[in-house]
Amino acid sequence: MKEKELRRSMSVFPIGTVIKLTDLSARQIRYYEEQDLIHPQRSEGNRRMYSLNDIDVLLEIKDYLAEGINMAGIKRIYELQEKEKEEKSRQSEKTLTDDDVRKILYSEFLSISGLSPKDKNKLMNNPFRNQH
DNA sequence: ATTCTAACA
DNA sequence: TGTTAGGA
Repeated sequence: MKEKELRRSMSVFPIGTVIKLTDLSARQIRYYEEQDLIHPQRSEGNRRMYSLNDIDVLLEIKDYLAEGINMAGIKRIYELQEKEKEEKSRQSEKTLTDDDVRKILYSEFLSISGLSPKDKNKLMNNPFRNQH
């Protein structure tokens, strides 16, 4: 399910297409970029190229606007989301760290027991059985 | 034909 | 936010 995110983040739409898809004006779309709500890439000719993710955000902004939320409020919403992502990123790192610790303990266990990885199934009480 | 930046009768 | 000028 990683391929999907990659496609959604590919910048392939010129602003004209985004205008038709979102019904927002070019002025508005560029302004929201200025507010760091979207980050379209630039083509060779300095033209903005938008991704599906950018379009999703623009549509969300359009909804917030319809609900009477101003730019300051919308910016806060996305600032909070970024802070939440940062925390999840840290948790992800800690999970990977725990996994690394397990691998280290495993290799140390093999080293101390004097066995090669191929001999692991010969052990009756190997705490690392079925984990690799 | 489209999009870009900058500026404002 | 709209609109327009002048360039790419």
